[in-house]
Amino acid sequence: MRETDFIGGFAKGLRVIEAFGEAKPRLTITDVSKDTGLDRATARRCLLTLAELGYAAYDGKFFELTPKILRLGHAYLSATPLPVLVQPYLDQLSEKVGQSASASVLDGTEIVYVARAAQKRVMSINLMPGSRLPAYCASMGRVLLAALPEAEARSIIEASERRPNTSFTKTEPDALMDELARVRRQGYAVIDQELELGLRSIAVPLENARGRVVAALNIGAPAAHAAADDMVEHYLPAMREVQAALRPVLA
Amino acid sequence: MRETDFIGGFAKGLRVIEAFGEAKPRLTITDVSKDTGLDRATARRCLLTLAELGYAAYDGKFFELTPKILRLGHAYLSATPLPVLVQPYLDQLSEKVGQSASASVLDGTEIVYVARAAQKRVMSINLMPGSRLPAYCASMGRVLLAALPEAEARSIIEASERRPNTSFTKTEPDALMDELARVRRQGYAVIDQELELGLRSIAVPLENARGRVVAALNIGAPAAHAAADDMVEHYLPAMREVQAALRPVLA
DNA sequence: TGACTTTTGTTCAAATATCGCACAAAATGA
DNA sequence: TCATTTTGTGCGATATTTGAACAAAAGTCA
Repeated sequence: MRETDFIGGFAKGLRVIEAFGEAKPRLTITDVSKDTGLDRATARRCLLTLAELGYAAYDGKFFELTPKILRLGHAYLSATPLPVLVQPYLDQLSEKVGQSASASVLDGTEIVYVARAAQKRVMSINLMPGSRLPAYCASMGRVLLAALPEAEARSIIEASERRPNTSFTKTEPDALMDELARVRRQGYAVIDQELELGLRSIAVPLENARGRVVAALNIGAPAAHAAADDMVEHYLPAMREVQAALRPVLA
Repeated sequence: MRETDFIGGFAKGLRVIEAFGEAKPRLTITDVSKDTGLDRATARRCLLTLAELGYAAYDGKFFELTPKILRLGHAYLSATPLPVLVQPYLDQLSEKVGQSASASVLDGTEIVYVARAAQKRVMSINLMPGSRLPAYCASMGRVLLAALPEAEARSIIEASERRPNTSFTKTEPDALMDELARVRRQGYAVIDQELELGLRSIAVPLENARGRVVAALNIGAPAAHAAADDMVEHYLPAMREVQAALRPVLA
């Protein structure tokens, strides 16, 4: 790609949108300038452009995003076959086992939820399509990392900010790589309260007809409901069925 | 705002992202150029920029969005207090009445779901945060339109593509304005299979402490489950409670 | 309070990058 | 194969970015 095939202003604008996140609903020009590293004048122009287009609101001091910004993510969710295809299977699965079922894909060091069928929520975090979790300590993340070449998986793990969420959280790269090897052998991953106390989950890869892993499927359950060892016998068979049913359907 | 405070390249890029939607997962340069009205060279540069940044994938012929694009909408959902505040109330409400509960806001002629607690799905359409429906024929849309000045509501209705989804769908602007007047009087809206056969729903406005309507709350139920008249007595009391509980909490 | 310092927002003209046309090349399809 | 459509590229005209300078607001301390 040539130098002139890149629109700097567009790229900068996208960085400005991403600056709004996690507990930062209202930002001043200077905030955005600092977060993005853009010049204050440029940040201001990006923000005013967003406001002019209705993607942001401006009260003279603070900018905040408007719901119109959801159009951008919606363009993906409604246009991509994966979420639409897996949703009914998640609904059935979730109904059958009485726990929440989700599907996700990998984006950098994080997993992104692309579809979800929730039963009454047990986690403190609220997950929905578009939500993100660090891959290294989520069951679907382990499954997706295990599907990558070793070197790539290790580089993602090392690039992750490995904060111990609970006393169970594994953070050592070598320990995590061993874990991935196990996941690869078994064909599933079980997470026991590494993300949040009281939450266990199990995940399997979703492959397409050509055998490529395109997403992961999981079931999360309160720790009180099933011991770590029971997760496999309770949930894995039903998940295997979904896995098999989706294989010929996925692109 | 001055002319030079607007970044054309950014605005064009956003139009390109929005070109991907509803059954258009894969677009060529020419497709995008036609959909957006942008010059081919410009569309190409926007697409290559998206690809370079990892928001899109390019196989030499087709572009498609990647899950990274969800970061943009997620910036809103996780940064805005509304979805986070209402979610637990939706969960409780949904649990209590055994039907799906949702919250939405208005964006142009459409309502946008910002939070949802789903019970087993009865609708053919799959709704999730970020999903959109035409305001004129959705219960939450009626409530949100009723909260606007009459002239504004009418102009939105007239700007809507009023396709009869079922034989029940009201499409006449005057009939719809009458309906809005009723909704305003009653303080709630009931939709009887105007969006989809077999689906009834009831919505109430969510006001903040200053009395401004900031969102709408609804419950959807299969038509088999409750007659149109029963919707009110079955669901309205519980919805009123949520409405009252949220009033002091919302900004 | 009032003077001083720091932070924040805005403006401007020079330096730089983008836009869109026109043309060439490549792919598609009859 | 030829006609048609689609894609890639060079270039002048046009629009944007930059960074410093200025103005305004907020914070600080005696």
